[in-house]
Amino acid sequence: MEYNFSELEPRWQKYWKEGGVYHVENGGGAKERPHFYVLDMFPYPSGAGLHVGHPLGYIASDIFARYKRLRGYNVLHPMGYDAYGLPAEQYAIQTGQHPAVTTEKNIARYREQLDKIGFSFDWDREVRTCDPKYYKWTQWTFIQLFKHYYDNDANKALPISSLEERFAQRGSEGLHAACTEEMAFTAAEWNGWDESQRAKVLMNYRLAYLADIPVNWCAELGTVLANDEVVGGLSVRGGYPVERKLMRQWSLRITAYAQRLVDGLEQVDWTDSLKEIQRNWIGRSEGAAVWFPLENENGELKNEKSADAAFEIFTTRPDTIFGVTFMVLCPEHELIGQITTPDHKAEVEEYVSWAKNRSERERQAEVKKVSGVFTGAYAVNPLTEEKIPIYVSDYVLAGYGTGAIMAVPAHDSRDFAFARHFGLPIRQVVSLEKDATSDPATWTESMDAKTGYSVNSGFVSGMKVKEAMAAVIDKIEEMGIGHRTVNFRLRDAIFSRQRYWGEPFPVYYKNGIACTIPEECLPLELPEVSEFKPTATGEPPLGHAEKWAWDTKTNSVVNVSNIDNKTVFPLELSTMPGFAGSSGYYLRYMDPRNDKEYFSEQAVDYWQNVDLYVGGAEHGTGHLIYARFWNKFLFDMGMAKKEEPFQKLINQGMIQGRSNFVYRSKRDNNLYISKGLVKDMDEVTPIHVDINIVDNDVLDVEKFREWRPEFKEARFEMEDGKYVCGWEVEKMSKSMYNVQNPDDLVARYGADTLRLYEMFLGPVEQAKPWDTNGIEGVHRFLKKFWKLYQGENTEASKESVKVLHLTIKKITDDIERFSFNTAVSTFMICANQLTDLKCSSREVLEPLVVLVAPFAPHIAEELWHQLGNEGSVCDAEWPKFDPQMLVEDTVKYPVQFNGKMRFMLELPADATQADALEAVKASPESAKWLTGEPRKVIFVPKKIINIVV
RNA sequence: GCUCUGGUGGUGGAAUGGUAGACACGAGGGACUUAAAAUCCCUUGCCCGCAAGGGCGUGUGGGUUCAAGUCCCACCCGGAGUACCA
Repeated sequence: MEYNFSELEPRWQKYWKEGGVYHVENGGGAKERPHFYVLDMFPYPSGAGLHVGHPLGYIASDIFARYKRLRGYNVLHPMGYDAYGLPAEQYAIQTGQHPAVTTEKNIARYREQLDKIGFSFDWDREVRTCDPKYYKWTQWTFIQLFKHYYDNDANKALPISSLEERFAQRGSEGLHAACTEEMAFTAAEWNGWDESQRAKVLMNYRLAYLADIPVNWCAELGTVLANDEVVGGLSVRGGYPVERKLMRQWSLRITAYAQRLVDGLEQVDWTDSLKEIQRNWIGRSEGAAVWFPLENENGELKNEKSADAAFEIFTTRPDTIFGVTFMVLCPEHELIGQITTPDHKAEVEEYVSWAKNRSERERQAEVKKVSGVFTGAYAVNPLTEEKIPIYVSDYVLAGYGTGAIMAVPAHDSRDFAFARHFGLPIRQVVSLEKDATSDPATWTESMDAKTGYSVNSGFVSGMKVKEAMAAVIDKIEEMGIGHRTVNFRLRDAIFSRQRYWGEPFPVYYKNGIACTIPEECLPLELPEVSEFKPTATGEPPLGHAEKWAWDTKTNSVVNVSNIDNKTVFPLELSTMPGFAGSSGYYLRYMDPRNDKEYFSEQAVDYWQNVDLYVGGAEHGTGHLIYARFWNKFLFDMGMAKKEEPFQKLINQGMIQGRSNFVYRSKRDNNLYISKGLVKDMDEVTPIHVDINIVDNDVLDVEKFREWRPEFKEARFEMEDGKYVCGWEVEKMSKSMYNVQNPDDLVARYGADTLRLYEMFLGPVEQAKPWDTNGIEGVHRFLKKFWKLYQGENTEASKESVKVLHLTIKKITDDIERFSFNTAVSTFMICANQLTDLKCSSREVLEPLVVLVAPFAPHIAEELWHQLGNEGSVCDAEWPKFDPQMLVEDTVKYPVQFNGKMRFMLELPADATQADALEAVKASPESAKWLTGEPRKVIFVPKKIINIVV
């Protein structure tokens, strides 16, 4: 029988589907099996369909899921769709086609493509973020976030109702909670306030809150964007300019969890680089908050710690406080109006308005340009009592720390540039060597490193930098003018989007107060709209919806015409961002059809969290942060059982495109020169050519002539009768004609070949260009593998049993360390050796089928049945490795795969190679397993000997 | 700039500190065939040599070690993340 993949693959796919082979239950079944949860980052179903880069991670996780199952685990391996998103909406604006229709169509296409590759997903658990049954729980979680605040003493989220009780009894006294701004009020004040005033105060503490905040506004997309959706002042999607704008927006107080998000990284099994990406993004820095008193009109100190007498700065270098020669406020700083002296007023106001109107992009592009202005006011260094000028400059950011800094030009490069520009003094206070100083006037750059010793620094002079830091903070704390503190770079996540195609907020506005709709009324379904564009008045698309008001009497959605502000109120017009639906989907997979709860206690108790998560590192500062935050919140609520959602994480590398080029002669427009014949690249024009008409870099010239009209008359200068194309690694994209569609490869070689080849290409984690050149090799292997099984059952030779056991060992090791490319190689070696040995023994071949099953499930299933087995190979047992089988006369020695053995012998220090060989042969140990001469003995002085047998 | 990665044949890539280049592609040669496809066998890091054999080789320069692609230090080059975060 021939290996007929196109016949057998669909047949087994049908068998798996109809037999529910991949259906998973929450529980170990009759005998209690261990559980394992393997998850892929679910895809956004784009109109372009899958290209070969997408399935890479899915194949890797599928191999692992199948492997775990064969090892006796109950494996949860679900798949779904991140179905809300901009492209479907943009398409809707252009064509009027409802995004739900587009999305549905794209999902069907994705599903069809995925099914052809033979994944072991349990499709009964599929989720879609745009499904009301699903987003009900996204909305529900939002309501919980709204109804909780973060208590820094309890170090967890607590119900907002307990905060209300607390305020009624004690006011804000003693409260340590995450908030937008610090507030101080008494119980009496609280009790005297009306509903609207209390609502305002509570909003200051809620984990989902509404506030006027500077946002990234993208006019082109007509929406605000989160920080991770903006790169270099441009939107990630579309690359449109983004400006800073103050808007009333929903935000998630993710900063409350900043410390726990940092700490949690210690517990998870992720790559160092991804952990580092997250640490950088969270940006924890330790330092000190210090109050600098202001000098008043009479030149006297206002030596008290209040907002009009002093201002607070944050520094990570308290040790350099003796080197402060000026202060800088950000242009948004509230103190500016108050302290600026009359003679500087005009200048300062002009600067501030210039700085505020500068677009984010301009600001970022001109980072190196120094700008700023003197306020005429002075602060006082609390340790030296020196008078220090106060400047305003936009190199100080409003959003970080307190928006004010102490400038130490000698030891901070930005302060250095500023001081040089304005001719301000530079004073050295840190030196690499004790007591040695140089003249800062001669420096070309500041000395920023946190090493060396303090100099010119009063009581800390002579101390090491680290000691000086501690000593200065101690002193400041003792003086009551500052304290040790930690700052984070992480900002709260802006949660509103002025879009249509997203989860509606379960929020209505009762006379301006944001209220959530009752939980039992969820989901609040996305309404129909006449248009997907913003309204004429600039409202988000939901402003077009007729039926978009909340009736508190009937608890239902009614027409906006009924709004009376007594019982019927307007609903929120923004929708939630893309990361809302993807932040908790892994929990929903545990119990996806539950309409009473997000997921049942029983389900989460069983699965706990994701054991293995596979996906791209590009989500490092987005989804992976938000999901961890979401999970920690649910953990605080007692719902999630593990604080970290994803125990182990593998980042599959990006698959880049490999473009092919033809070289058109500049002298003759119809002449194309084969790569090897091009002598001077300046004489030809490289032109992208569709990789689908190129095979192993050889152009199909006939197809090329037909490809596009301008190539119809093409003539070729061939080498050895072939036209060889050039190639380059680029992004995979339509415009480069280098997109490889997996369906074509499945049709040509079969799913098993595609699966093996994607793994064979290189380590899963590594970025690599797609290149079909080697696919024949793995296809040949499958044919050879197939052939092995076509003979009659015979008795197994010792040699073939040895090959089997070496293979079991190596494959098991390779899978455990996610080295799937070497695993595929191992199979090839194994098949070659068994072919040479003419092995056709069932004893060897049957376990081998099980080893191959995770990688090439279709062929494995077919051969499993050819060998006369019942049921699916998915339920077989992983073969046991027996080291005894590797040595003929069973001896316990460490045996390595390539036949290398290593052991130690005592030899004299001056022993030679020949002595070593003699010693090996004479050794009673080796006599048991060494038959004849060893092929090679590698000997080095001391006692280690490698023997190749 | 800072942080993290990586640098091995013509190509993709193998190597718990222990034979560098497994495996595969490509290339060259051969067998089978009227021919082609398919299949199989041999060669294939570089240099010298008919050969046996020898020399050189993992970005560069140092170091640790009996032994370094692997560990340490410095530098060069690529990729990613971040970017006035005090």
